[in-house]
Amino acid sequence: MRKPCCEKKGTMNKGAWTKQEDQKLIDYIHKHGEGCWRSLPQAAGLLRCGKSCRLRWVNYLRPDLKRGNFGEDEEDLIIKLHALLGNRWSLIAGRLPGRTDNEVKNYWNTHLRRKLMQMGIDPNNHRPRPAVSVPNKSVGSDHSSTCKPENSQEEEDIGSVLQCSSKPESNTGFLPDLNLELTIGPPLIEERLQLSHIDSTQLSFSNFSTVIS
DNA sequence: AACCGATACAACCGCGACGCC
DNA sequence: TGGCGTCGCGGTTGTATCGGT
Repeated sequence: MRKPCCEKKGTMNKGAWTKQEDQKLIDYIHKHGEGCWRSLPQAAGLLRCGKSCRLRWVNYLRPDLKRGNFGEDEEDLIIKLHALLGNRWSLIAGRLPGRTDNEVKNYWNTHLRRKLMQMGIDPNNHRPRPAVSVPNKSVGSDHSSTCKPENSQEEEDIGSVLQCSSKPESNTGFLPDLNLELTIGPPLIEERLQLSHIDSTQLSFSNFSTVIS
């Protein structure tokens, strides 16, 4: 049996954060910095579990968050990275300055999945879908087959994922060799600029958009 | 104006990874 | 080296808002 993440579950606040709670969290982190989430709530005078505090900060309160609509270049990037990495949202988000994994994940599930499906592309493996298929009503429910998992070798590194994406039989030539030179690390503006230099004629979401429109 | 389904997004939950003792 | 605690991730749920009837 696993312990609940918070001992005093009954006394903990849940649900939407109030402005006062936000302010307490912001003030505390400004003073003491991030980290030690477990003890933070008590120290900051919050009736929340550390996990909840971390999530609130990371996904909503952090000052470097971009927020607002995703640009076309960001959409392109997410699609490309998802084709390579599957549902590794934190890795994908790491390539999008100012975006969080939760935000990217939500955006994918609500916008991009649907767009790809409308284009006749299977969002799970980024391959063209069989001509006629009953529209999958359950958006978000079919996460069974991303590029990564199925036949995995769980601990694929990014290099092998890259290989996976460039294997002709794994993509029926739909995705070109992207050679994104992915590495794990903090997002760098320069890197992102490099990524944006990928020949957009090879795999451009906006191109697809114009095709179907 | 009221209802209802669809959509978007914030927040929660469970689990694995990792570090420390 | 095994146990324990904490952190971070991905999947899922809850709810507010929007648009159509």
